[in-house]
Amino acid sequence: MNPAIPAVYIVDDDASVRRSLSRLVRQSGMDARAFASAEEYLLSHDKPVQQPACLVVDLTMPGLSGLDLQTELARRSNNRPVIFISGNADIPSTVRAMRQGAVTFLPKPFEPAELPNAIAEALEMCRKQLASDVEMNDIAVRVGELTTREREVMSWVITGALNKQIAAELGIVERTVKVHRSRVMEKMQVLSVAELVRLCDAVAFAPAVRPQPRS
Amino acid sequence: MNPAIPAVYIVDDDASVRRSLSRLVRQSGMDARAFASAEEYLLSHDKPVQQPACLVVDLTMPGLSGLDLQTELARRSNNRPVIFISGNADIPSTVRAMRQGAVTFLPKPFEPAELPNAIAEALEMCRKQLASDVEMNDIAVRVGELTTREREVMSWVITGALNKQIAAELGIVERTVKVHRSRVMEKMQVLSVAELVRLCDAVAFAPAVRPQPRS
DNA sequence: GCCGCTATTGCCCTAAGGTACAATAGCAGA
DNA sequence: TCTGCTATTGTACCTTAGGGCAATAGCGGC
Repeated sequence: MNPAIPAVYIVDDDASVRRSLSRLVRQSGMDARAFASAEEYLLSHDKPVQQPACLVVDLTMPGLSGLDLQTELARRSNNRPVIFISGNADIPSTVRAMRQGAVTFLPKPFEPAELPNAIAEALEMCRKQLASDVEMNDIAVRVGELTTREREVMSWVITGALNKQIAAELGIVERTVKVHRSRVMEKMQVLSVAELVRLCDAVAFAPAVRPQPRS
Repeated sequence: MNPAIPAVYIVDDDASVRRSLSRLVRQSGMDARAFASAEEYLLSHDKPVQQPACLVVDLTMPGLSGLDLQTELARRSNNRPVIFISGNADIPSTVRAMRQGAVTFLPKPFEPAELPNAIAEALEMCRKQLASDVEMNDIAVRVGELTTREREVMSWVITGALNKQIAAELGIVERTVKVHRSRVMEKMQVLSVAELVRLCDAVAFAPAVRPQPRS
């Protein structure tokens, strides 16, 4: 599987639908992989992959429904964009799917161009998400390299606290704060507090012991 | 109109629906205001109000439809949460409404509790949005008080640039940068670069002349 | 022409950030 | 017990940030 080529996962209990959708997808130059049930898909995609991909899922299937699949994916933080298709959908199902983040919901039969359009949009979303995930992960790794004390100091630094204040908070001397602070900047690979603030905010860095505002 | 009491704007061309929904809303202790058409609503609500509120809109109406109203509200940045109701909705309309940010879409007839639940959710969203808006506006006002030069300096400061570097970029002396910088901190009402970065990021502050990264 | 706002700069001093070199100490694992 | 990691502190020195005081200069409006 070429990671540069996007993949479209088709989940539908109807074999003829799987065949026709697969064909349609492949004609657009993308990887198509079909699954006969939500369970089948979940089994073969337990962990997130680093490839732009999306799902085209039938709403009504024996066993886990399309909505169940979507819920399960969200629970696993395995958030790929989902496109729903269905021949007998109702409004509540559509609402639930969309509220849970579905890209769109295509009632069958749909216009021939609609699915490719939806897929293109979904893949674009996925690409952005992947890029963002990589970045977040990168930052999280750096945070993981910090010692407890360093994380503690960092949490104060990003509030704009002075070394003197941090020292008082932690009950240590200013010199020691400087050492930790220096290591933080080094490990986080930033040259300024401004960059550090952005990295921490991006990953919603929250210290185990949150700094208390002065009373 | 007590600004502490949330308002629910009902837009429906059917007078009996307006009456019954208004009654339902008032029973929950909220302000209800009914409009017979999207146009009527738009005329009386040209500008955003500082009161938690949401709309309950019929999808199909003569003149502007519910979707048109939603689009128009978005265009005017008058984003109140919208709840759609409809007796004859189709999937595409539902999808479009949800994609445009509708809270939910209730097909008629719906369970008696569904609308109040949806309204409660919408109002909660609106409250958060209002709080956020106030904050954003507050920051924007402060940015508006800055002179052109000060904004320019600020845009460099939040990248973590040193005064020396900023001076070189602007072709002025470091002492002058310090003066501008000091005014920026004062006018933006912050005590540290960390806070400044957060404020600027919150309002997506982008300078007219964006600082170019060193080549 | 005077006034107010903005931008600019110089000199001087204090405080804060950051680094180099050096040293002590607890703690867990080889 | 020795080793490596983490945390801690001290001394000295250099760089930055920031403020006080003073002055020059352009520009638009009264």
